[in-house]
Amino acid sequence: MANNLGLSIDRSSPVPLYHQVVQGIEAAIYSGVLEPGSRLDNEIDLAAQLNLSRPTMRKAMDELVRSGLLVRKRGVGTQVVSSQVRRPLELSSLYDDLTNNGKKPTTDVLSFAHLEADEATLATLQLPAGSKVYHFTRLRKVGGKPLALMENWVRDDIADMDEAMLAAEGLYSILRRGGVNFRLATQRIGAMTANEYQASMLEAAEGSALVTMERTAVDDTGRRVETGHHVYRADSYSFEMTLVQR
Amino acid sequence: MANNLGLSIDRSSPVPLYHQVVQGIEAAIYSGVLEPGSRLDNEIDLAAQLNLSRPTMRKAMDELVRSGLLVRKRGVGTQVVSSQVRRPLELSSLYDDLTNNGKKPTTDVLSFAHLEADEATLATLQLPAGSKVYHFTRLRKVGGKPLALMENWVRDDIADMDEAMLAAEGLYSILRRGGVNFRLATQRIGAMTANEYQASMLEAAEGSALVTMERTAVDDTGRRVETGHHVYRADSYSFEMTLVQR
DNA sequence: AAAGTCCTAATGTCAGCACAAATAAATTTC
DNA sequence: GAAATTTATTTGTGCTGACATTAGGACTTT
Repeated sequence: MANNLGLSIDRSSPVPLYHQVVQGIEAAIYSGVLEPGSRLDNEIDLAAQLNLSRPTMRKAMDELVRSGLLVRKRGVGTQVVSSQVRRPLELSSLYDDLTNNGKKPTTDVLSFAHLEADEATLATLQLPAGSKVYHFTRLRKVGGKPLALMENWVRDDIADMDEAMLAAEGLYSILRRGGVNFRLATQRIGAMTANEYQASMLEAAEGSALVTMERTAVDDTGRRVETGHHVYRADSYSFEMTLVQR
Repeated sequence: MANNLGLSIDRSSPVPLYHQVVQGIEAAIYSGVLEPGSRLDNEIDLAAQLNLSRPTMRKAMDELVRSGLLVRKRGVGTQVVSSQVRRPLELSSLYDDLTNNGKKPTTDVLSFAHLEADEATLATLQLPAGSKVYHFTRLRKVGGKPLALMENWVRDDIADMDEAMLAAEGLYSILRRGGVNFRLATQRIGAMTANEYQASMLEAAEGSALVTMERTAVDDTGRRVETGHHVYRADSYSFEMTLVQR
């Protein structure tokens, strides 16, 4: 059972010990050192092997269980979960997702305005009457092929932005650079058929299937930063996610 | 700052102390006792007020932060997050979702068979060649109106099932009664347009928009229990979820 | 008055200990 | 030989204690 998963801990590193363990075990799983279904040593032994306390070890394993990589059973032990488990849906933008997968997305900014928010937007972003917001629509392409038509409203007291910035990078990286730390987002995914405008922009047939997403993102101070309404070509995009039972 | 959130701890209860705190604070938030944006007392005081240790209090708050109800800031304090935050997408069945919302769903079992799995199903459920599975299609209605058309494959070594059971209750409650503890599921949500068969079953127009979902569920022993392919009327159903940044 | 420095309060991390509860295997008993 | 009981193992829960890190306000100095 000498489950030597070749990971070492750097106590002088600024990254917390439990997080080093999380990363180490994650790497061991993804690299195949830890095979799906294999049992880990018990918490106490593992902690001793790494010269850590049991609570620290446990905190690391807690995170791995939460993210669905490990499964614990009292009185039995801890196992690596089956396999092929995709990473859960992250709080990131489409642009990030695509670049992370090695794609080269491009963005056409179809419209851009800095104006007073309408009532619905004020309510959604919880802004006082008379507030101004950025409003813009973008068309995202991958390999020259249209993928998504996106309409967004962003509060204007966080980061300055203009058409050129939106054409060059993703909305979320602009906001992050402006100091926004995203905490959570609520989103709704549904479907619709393409109307004439959507069809022409996405170079799809009128009446073809589209995936719709509405999202509102909240930062770590509780501010509602951004809301958007996106549609994707159903033949090119779908949302994949992992749900973990708690 | 006497933040008396009228919650009491029952040390003789079998439910863990930290979980009692989670439930108590959740209730305080949902009932409005804790208003969005309000600051909580610091961890140490809160722990003292409830006669708990700080780690126990912290574990409770950890969960609330993870689920997006609270926001912590080092050196500052802990706040109730803005508001109106929906609960995250749970690992549950459509049937559960509907009944929890006070609806009265009915199920028509369109086909039911206990047969040898085809190759794709064997691979998806990671079963040895020659294994048998249950295969069935169901039509779910709410208030007499068709909502979803569902096709599922279930391994047969867990629970016995027949048409009558499927007509009377949800798949997940049958499986849970059979001793399955679900741990995680991977699912993919997309869109398509209704073909002739789907349109007639769902009483929708041919070519109307449908939300599609494919899901595979894994239990706590790592077994792949169930896989399904569902379509929903887009005008009646969409997936709402909360993403939490980690 | 503006800038920089110090201090305080709060969360973040980590250690060590103790006992409870569930599971599975080994043992005993009938 | 089979069933019931005990025992060992492993995770689950909870406590005490300590120090680090960060944010923000108060204070001092220029």
